[in-house]
Amino acid sequence: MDTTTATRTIVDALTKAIVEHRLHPGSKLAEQKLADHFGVSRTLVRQALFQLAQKRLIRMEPARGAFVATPSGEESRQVFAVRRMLEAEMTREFVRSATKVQIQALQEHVAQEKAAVQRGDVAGRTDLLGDFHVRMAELMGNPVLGQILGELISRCSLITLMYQSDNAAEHSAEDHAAILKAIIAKDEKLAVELMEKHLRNVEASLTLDRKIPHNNIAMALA
Amino acid sequence: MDTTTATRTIVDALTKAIVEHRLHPGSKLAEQKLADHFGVSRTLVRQALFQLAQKRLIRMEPARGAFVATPSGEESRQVFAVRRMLEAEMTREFVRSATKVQIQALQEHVAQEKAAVQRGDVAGRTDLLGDFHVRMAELMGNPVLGQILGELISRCSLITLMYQSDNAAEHSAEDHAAILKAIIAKDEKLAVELMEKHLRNVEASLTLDRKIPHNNIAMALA
DNA sequence: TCAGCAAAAAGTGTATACAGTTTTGAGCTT
DNA sequence: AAGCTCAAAACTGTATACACTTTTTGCTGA
Repeated sequence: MDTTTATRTIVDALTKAIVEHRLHPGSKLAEQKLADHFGVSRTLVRQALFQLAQKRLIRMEPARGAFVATPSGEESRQVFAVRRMLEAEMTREFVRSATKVQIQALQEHVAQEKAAVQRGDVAGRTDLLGDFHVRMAELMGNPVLGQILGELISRCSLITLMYQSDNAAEHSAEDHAAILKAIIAKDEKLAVELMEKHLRNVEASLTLDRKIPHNNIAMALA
Repeated sequence: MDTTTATRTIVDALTKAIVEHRLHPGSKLAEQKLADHFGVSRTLVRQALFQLAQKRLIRMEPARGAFVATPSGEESRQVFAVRRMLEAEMTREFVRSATKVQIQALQEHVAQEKAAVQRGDVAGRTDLLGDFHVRMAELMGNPVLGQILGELISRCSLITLMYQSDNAAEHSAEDHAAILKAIIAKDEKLAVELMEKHLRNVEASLTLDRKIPHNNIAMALA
């Protein structure tokens, strides 16, 4: 396993653990413990932690170590604002340029979402709901966009976890279906509107003003 | 100097050197040489290099080391596409929400640009032209947006350096002035249009299809 | 019982050591 | 003179060592 891959494995595992909330906001990430867990030295763990810090999934405090990030309500609103900017325009472009094959790929994705919702598969559902947006970015053949959006969506997973009040997940799947319908109809204006509204809905379903307590216990990497 | 600061110093110095093209695309960045130059061990240099790799200003090849990035024409177009998406919406928001003070700050910035252009200050001008966009993001009180845009603009500096044919810099300063005028007039539609056109102009002034040779010599950190 | 404090334990930050890989370059062959 | 070979040098990737800081723990005195 080459160098880039070894570190990447750790980054991916930790990202997954955070996004799937097996690691809770505020949890300490001790370097030696992670090193033991992954069977490598602290060196590689540190590299991974620095990368996660740059992606804002963790924060590092000088001489105190790394902790799963606890984005503030303010920051959360900013992340959503950027998503709206990016995804509104992305949707516009998509309606203009999408081929049959690309639309079909999205259709399949939405079908998967529906299936996951109906069979009550919470973990799979959460994954898929975020992936809808990343998928769309990828289908546009713009990896630069895809990566930026992917990172924003990871942050949103963390945010959602911290601030969710009611579970608006089925609602999201419906929103996606509606957006797709507008895309198929080549109704640019409507599709953009629906996407913006969808993102506002998701944000509105959060209680970003509440102070959130968090439990620091977490050794959920097994 | 605490840990975060030491590494950050190196990141900033290298970023500056790349953006100001004292380090050319493709140049090798040898860890020991950088370590000697900054008077630290390879450990800190490595941390810095990983961060720069994540910002796409350098690329790291397994067992071969770090090189100043050489973004392809394709990638360059993608970066510009994302900037257009983000900045179009940003401009729209800005027109809606900007206060007198914020507009004044932009006015001062544009005045500085003009001054730099008129006195032929190439380095200062290049800086300021990029900063116009970052400044606008910052004025909106959205650091999340500011950081993402800042990174995209750094990449654009590198891209511009690689692919510029004619020097369209004065033109950019004029574009900025026109955008500002539309903002002052609260003409949302026009401001957005001008911003998009501006970014398309910058992209169009590049010859993204040409293969670019690059000289590998560079020890311009003094 | 509890606050305060000091010693120990644990943890982070940086440098260095070392194994493995790539690059360089001198000498040999044609 | 140009090209090939292989050993030396240089460099990267990972682990480890060590200084310094934070946290924990256990003891003391009120």
